[in-house]
Amino acid sequence: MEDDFYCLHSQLCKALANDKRQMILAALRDGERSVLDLVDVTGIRQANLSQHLSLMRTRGVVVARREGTRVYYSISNQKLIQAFDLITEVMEESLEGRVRVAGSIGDASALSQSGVNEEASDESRS
Amino acid sequence: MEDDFYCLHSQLCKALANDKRQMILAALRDGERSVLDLVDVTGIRQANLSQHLSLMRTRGVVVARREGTRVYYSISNQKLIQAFDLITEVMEESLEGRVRVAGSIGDASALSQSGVNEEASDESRS
DNA sequence: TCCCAATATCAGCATTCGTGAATACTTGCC
DNA sequence: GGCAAGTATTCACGAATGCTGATATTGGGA
Repeated sequence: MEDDFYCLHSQLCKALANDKRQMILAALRDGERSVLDLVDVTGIRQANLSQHLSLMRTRGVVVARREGTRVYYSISNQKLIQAFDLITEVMEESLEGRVRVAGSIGDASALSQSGVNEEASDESRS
Repeated sequence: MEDDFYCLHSQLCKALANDKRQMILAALRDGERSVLDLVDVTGIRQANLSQHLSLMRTRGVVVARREGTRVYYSISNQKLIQAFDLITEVMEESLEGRVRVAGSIGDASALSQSGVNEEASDESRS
């Protein structure tokens, strides 16, 4: 299908694919916050925070509203929070699954010697 | 909150944050496919495809099943498809929004000269 | 055993990303 | 205007990522 679609789609995903930006989004989850707030909550330095916010702003993930000398940021679309939560669920289920697999190896034998399913033990967070 | 959480979360997001991987996931949407299939459908070279699949495998995004000389890949968790679709919706709504904003500028004046809301016209796909 | 098809991995290179430091803008106030 | 607080931008550089070509591994026949 169209090539631009996947590019735009991944651009949006990239805007979420960073631990600090995840922290920021989590901090914005319950409503808007000023940059100063975010510095406090996340512990990220102002300049760096501003860079991440700028990135997410140009990607349409967050929106900004100025009030006096402060700028308040908020998440642009609640569906992003739904997506965030879905990813969280996948993550948790995936972790459970790996523990289970590591405990009872048996029917994975068809793949176990083929280099196809070696990630269960040591690569789980690399 | 916990720091590892956001790291893991972003790891999973990173596994989705790439246009070729998005193509691959879209191709796997309706069921499993062999690597050869995927080469045909996506046009990605075999070596590169294999690397992307390997990455997604170690991140728990896809699972592999060997049958003879072929390996069939499939998406590990249907929630990833839901997340994919949510992102798509956000993307589309965001694009609509920008077109609208670009058409009728007026109440954005509070931010327009502050460098806070400059992305509407030319950065929409950078 | 030798060969072939299918998949995986490696080495090297180019590009992108993340960060801190320094600096520039904006706004409100004196 | 000058100043201070709050926020944004630029630069430089190390680290991570993506791609290609070459090579290795695996499984199934002849």
